[in-house]
Amino acid sequence: MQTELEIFREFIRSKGLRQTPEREIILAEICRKREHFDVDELFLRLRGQDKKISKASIYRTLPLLVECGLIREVNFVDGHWHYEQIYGQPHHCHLRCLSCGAMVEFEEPRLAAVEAELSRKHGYQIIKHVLEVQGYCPHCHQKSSARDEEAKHV
Amino acid sequence: MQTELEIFREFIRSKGLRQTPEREIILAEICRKREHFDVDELFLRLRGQDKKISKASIYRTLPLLVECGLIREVNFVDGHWHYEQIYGQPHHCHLRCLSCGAMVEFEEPRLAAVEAELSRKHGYQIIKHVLEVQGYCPHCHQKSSARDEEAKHV
DNA sequence: ATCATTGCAAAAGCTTTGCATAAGA
DNA sequence: TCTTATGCAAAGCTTTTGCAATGAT
Repeated sequence: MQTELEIFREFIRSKGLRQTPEREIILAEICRKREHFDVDELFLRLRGQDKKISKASIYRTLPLLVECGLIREVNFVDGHWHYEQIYGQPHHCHLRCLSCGAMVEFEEPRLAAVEAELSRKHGYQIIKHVLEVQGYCPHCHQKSSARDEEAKHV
Repeated sequence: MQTELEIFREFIRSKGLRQTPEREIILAEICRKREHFDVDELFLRLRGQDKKISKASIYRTLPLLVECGLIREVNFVDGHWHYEQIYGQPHHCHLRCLSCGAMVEFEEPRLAAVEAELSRKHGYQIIKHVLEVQGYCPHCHQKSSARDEEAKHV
């Protein structure tokens, strides 16, 4: 299997773009910690390593990484996009805590059937799906139950 | 079944807020055309009827309508949120064309099972899910195929 | 009479963009 | 050498907010 860097270089070349240290440092940082991230976090992580890469470059690079399938937009929460590295990972969905933002990843094979049916029924060429289940994680749920209990006795 | 207006008034009263014409005009317009909308569209629709309601009031009212379950955020596309009226409608998911934005609504009963499993497995209190399948509608798919075909012969 | 709500304009926050400089190819 | 990419700062957009005036209770 090709490495992310190989994929990215091939993509950059194929589009007639240029291989730059900034682009590769951004990709390397995303791959180093295979976690969800947003632009600001990524910027601060790079800056913390004395890699002075501007936010403008990050904003210009992320769409390239999305286009070549190395990362994807996960969701738009708190006024900005969150991304995740996806290359080499099985496709997964998210379970998000509406209170603390904790995310559980899970696979859901039944969605392949859903896609196939939609394609047949509506004539769409299906590209992908995004499923996010939302609720309260055990920790936050407990906290809010405790709060409710307290409210009763006021 | 209660009307949307009744639900809203009850909600407003229960929170100690005030029943204002602006809030009710916004709700009425959303219910009049039971379609997807965004803030700007709604603002222009109201303005077209000589109902001069400020965007600030719209931005302040929508979260109330979400909170009392009359509307919901559908997705964040083109830099802003899209909403839809949901009260009295069966829960549904969306199939969106990545090119023209066309939306097909569909019901997917299998997701109830997915929610139940997640709740059991991870201890989350599940509130809701958002599933969006993305692809190209027959019309846009055809156009892009034609374009590709053309490119071959250049 | 209170105090929440409105409209306006300003501010805030994320993202994009123009431009001069730097640097791949 | 030619052209793309970078960094900075400014601009663009959507959304939020402060404030004086208005209006609901």
